[in-house]
Amino acid sequence: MRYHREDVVERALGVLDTYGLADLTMRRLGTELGIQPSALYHHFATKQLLLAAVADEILARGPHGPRPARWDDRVAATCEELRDAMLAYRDGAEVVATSYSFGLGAAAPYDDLVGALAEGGLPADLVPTAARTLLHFVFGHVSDEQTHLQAGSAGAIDDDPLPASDFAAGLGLVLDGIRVRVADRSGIEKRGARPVT
Amino acid sequence: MRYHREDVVERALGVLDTYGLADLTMRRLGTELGIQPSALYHHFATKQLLLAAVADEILARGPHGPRPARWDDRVAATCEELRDAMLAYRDGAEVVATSYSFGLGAAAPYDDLVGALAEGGLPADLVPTAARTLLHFVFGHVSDEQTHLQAGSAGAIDDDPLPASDFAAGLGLVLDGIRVRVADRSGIEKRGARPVT
DNA sequence: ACCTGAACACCGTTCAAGT
DNA sequence: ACCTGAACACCGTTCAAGT
Repeated sequence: MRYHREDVVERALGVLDTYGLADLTMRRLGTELGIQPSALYHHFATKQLLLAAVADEILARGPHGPRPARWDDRVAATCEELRDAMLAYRDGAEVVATSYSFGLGAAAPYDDLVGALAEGGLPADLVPTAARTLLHFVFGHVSDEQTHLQAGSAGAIDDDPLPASDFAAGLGLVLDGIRVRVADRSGIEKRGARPVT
Repeated sequence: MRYHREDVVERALGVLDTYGLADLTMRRLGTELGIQPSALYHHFATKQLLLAAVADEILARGPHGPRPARWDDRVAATCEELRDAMLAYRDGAEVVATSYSFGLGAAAPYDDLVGALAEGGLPADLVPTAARTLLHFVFGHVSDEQTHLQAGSAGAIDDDPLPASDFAAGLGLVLDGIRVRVADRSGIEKRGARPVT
């Protein structure tokens, strides 16, 4: 059999979801496809680039609802869709976060956030900082969730419904910190806030 | 030569800082100490536990200034000291963040944050969420910083003074989100804030 | 208590060669 | 364009045995 780039990514996604990131090796993937591991290097120059393609595919397959009108609803929607996309695959958060940290992925969510924050009226010099802070929160939170999820799934019985996922609560925290800095007519006033340092 | 646990950690810290996390292997560390890699398993049951001990040591060697009186200054101080501790060793953020994600490290900063936030009057159900959100921010931010730092250090000339480290700005964002939820007499009032979702 | 020596079961990547 | 076969230079971990 002869494969294309997308076949390899598809199968990699299957191995990831079934066996986890630790077992997603070039050799294992080669075996799964019935080809030599060296053949994979025809499609991807390095494993890191293969994983970046897998991360992109995870994001592409995630939900993409309509963009809400309010800037802060749009920020929340982007973060929630990013979370849902990563939760759909085992170790999805780690794959996407790693790809992002190498500057190879998650450009779309970042750009979405930057756009929404700028439109919201956040001071321009804070926009990239706020966007990255949101991404750090989402990656960190969902990685934790996924780690504890699989740790829990070993112990059979407790299908614990998650500590009522405090994702929304944490996101609300960061979002309110951003709202404090936005001069809008809809609500929060900045009064006694004093900068750290 | 015969070594103790702490000698191994000390040398591991040296290898980490000089060659980076990717080169901190059990075999490499054994060679560096002049012993067989298998001898390391007398001191640590797994590599993961060795790295947890390294993470603990990185945190223990970090700065520990006096605890400020105000709860929010204490939160900021904990985050800044955590950052400084991790920046002091190459790949320090990744080592500490990984150890934390396995539930093996960073308990002290977490407890500090929980203490300060509770004293500040943050609603009890938000305290763990806020503490974890702060840690996610710090780990994510400093990991980014360190990655781009070593990426930059390859290109010799530009000792770029960092994009004026927006750590304080990001921390201020999250902290203000927390302040919004604290009923204190010193400043911010919650008015139009509406929860996400 | 701390270490050796040898083995087991793996890795990512390169490269000449095949179709 | 896509793949084979073989090699290179590694991994973490186990275990019987030594001092």
